[in-house]
Amino acid sequence: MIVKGDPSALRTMNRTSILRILRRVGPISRTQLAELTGLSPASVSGVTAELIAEKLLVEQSIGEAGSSGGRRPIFINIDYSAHFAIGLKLSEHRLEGVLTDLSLKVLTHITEDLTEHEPTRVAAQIAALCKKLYKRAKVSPDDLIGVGIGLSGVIDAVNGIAVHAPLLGWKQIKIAEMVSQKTNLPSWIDNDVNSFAAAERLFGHAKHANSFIAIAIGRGLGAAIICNGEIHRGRDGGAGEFGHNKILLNGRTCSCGRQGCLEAYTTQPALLGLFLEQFPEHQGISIPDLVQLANAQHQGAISVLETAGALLGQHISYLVNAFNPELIVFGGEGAELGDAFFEPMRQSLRGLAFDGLATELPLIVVPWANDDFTPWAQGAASLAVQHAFDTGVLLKNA
Amino acid sequence: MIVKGDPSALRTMNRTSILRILRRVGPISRTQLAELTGLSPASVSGVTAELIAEKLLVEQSIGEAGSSGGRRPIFINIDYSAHFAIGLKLSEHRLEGVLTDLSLKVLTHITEDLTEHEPTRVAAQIAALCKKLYKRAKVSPDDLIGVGIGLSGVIDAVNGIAVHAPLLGWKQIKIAEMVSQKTNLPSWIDNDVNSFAAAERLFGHAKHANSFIAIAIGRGLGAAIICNGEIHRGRDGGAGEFGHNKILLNGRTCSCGRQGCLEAYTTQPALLGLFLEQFPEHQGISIPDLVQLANAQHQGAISVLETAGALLGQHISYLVNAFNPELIVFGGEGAELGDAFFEPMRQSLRGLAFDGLATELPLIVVPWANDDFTPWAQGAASLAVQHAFDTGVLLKNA
DNA sequence: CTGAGTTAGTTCACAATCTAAATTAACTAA
DNA sequence: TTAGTTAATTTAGATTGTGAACTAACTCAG
Repeated sequence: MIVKGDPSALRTMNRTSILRILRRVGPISRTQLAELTGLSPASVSGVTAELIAEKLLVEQSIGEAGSSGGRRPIFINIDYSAHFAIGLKLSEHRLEGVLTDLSLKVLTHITEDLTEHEPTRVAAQIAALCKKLYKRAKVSPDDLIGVGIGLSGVIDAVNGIAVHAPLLGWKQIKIAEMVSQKTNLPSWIDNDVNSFAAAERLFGHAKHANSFIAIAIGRGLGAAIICNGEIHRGRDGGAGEFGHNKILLNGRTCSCGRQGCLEAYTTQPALLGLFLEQFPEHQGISIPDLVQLANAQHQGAISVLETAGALLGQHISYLVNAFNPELIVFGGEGAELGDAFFEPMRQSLRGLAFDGLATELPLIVVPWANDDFTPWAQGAASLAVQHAFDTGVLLKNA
Repeated sequence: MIVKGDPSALRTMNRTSILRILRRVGPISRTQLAELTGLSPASVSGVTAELIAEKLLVEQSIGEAGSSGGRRPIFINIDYSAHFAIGLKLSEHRLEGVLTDLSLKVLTHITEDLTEHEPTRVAAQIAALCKKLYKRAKVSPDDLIGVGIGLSGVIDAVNGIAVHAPLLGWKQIKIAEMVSQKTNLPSWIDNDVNSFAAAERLFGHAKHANSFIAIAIGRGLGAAIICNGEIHRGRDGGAGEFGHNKILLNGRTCSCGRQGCLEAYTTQPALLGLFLEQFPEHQGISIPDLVQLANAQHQGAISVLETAGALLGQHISYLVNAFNPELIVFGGEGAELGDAFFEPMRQSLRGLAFDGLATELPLIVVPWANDDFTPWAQGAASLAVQHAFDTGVLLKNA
């Protein structure tokens, strides 16, 4: 909610408005932009001239003519390849980095071991990795718009603080600032789910949605709730934690330490555990194995996946009743659970949700390879890209 | 999300910004306003002069001096008593109307029977009631900012359409437009929960909250989800329908026709039904009777209220995990269920919600007399008042 | 009771931005 | 080649916000 305004605030609003439209409906002419934004052609000319000078936009003289009997329009598009972003996924023992252009296309990626967790050391390693990335991609640091960092835990994204990241043993670490200083680039951090949601919002399945839910199923289970184009974080940044809905008073122990959380019944480790309780002879089974068993009609495997899928569907139906989103996107390693899991989930959700709230609701599972951290890093890059599109400003030299 | 802007859009933003601050932090000086809004003193002078001319603000020469050694500030306040709003609660057989000032103080109220449901007749009766209200209150129609109408059902508040109001047998009725024409006043409609939420947001317990949940317990059970100061309506206007979370596949029949909805276990008719199933000898019991029995240690009554309260608490914990609101306000006739119901609800909620999300969460039950429709009508009035404060514009002569 | 010091609020010249209308540009087709 | 059409820019005018100077109103010390 913008509250204050001097005339330049108007410019910012109109810049972002034009960027948003271009991002959504591809290359269009200035005249069309004027119609879609409600601005006058004169203003559109002014704003686009500015953005072209900043290399955020380009003219595309694609002669795919409008032979309508008048001057041909000059198509304007976002210049996705004039600037670049770095995205990093921090996990317990690994540091995955990607360099992308503004369309989030991955140009380079590098994976390193993360051997130390001491914040300044990590920041230093990150800075070094950033340098490697742009050297290898032959990109000038001047053309980098910033660094996005994704990590699990409680994150204060607004202030760039890792409030509580148990896998790294971090509490109240101002990691964004530290990285900014070492890299001389603006930096943003957020948790996995929100990074994933940011990428889906910019160029993914939620590109045209104003309000949607992104659900990440991996080690944990969490949601990002996007309300009017903005992530709703809640009072303590705790919004979206439906994975910790308590479904049984003295149920299975969850990663959070409590008992009976939904997460303890629906994530991959949970599924393996539940299956092994019934079929201890399959000790050492992996998720792909389990899925394969189910596909081979192993009733035990089918039942485990079905039960968990239906349970997840039930709780998503509660989310749907509460939010009535335009769509739901699923991501994370859990995507590899496939239809044996997601079909029961869909059926349960559609059967339980109120009235028509779920009948037309798109439920999209984004493909994800097991143990592939690249999409997470790409999501992290979108934190930086998102900032550029949402503010219309490139913060060169943090 | 404001997307377009000519310079006058700036003015609008700054007007609403000033109005919002004044509504929240009472009478303050122009200088303080400048600090709080971030505007220059010059601009504040300009905007306030405009708003004073429109009688939305007044100077209050309350000499409660700032003897700080300089010129005394002139306090500015919203002129709550220069304009008035009408609020109407439409129920099956009753039409309750109130006339309030901008602080939602009820100056006059009139109740009438509603004998016909044909939309034009209803609109005519509404128009007549409006006239009675402002005549009796000795208010000039020129000083009325509009009419708010609250009714149960699926409402398209943006376009003023009663999409589906089963109690009145309405489908796709453009009631706001009809009332506007007959009364020559701008009109707004919304459902009960959203009207209640609007009132709480403006001057109630949620006055200082940006994101909160309002829950109305009456005949039905519904929530309004306020995200960043705005009601989140969802794709089909179905957001907040957590009362229809399905808790049992073949459970009790709900007013919506489905089975096993939460609403069928937690609203007043449901509680009476559940109690009578166990104690048929109490045929004809009312809610106050039931509460009294519980207070007199009748174990059956206690158990019914406790069970329902705990169940509601469980589902509110799901809402809390998903939204992490700043507070929750409860309203509606259900408020009379008292602590026998709300204490188990609170305990259940606090016990089940994730981590600290509910420990510090204010849970406020707004007092409500059984069968008192005045608060609903007052809430409806807030739909009109809300518009004035949110846009900073009074639409005289619809 | 007077004048220095202080705080509140207004005035005014200037800059940023938008719009409408006129103008230029580029194209089609008779 | 010229009239007609659509796209984009230029220009003049209007609105708004800001900073700096100014006026207003008050306190208090001497």
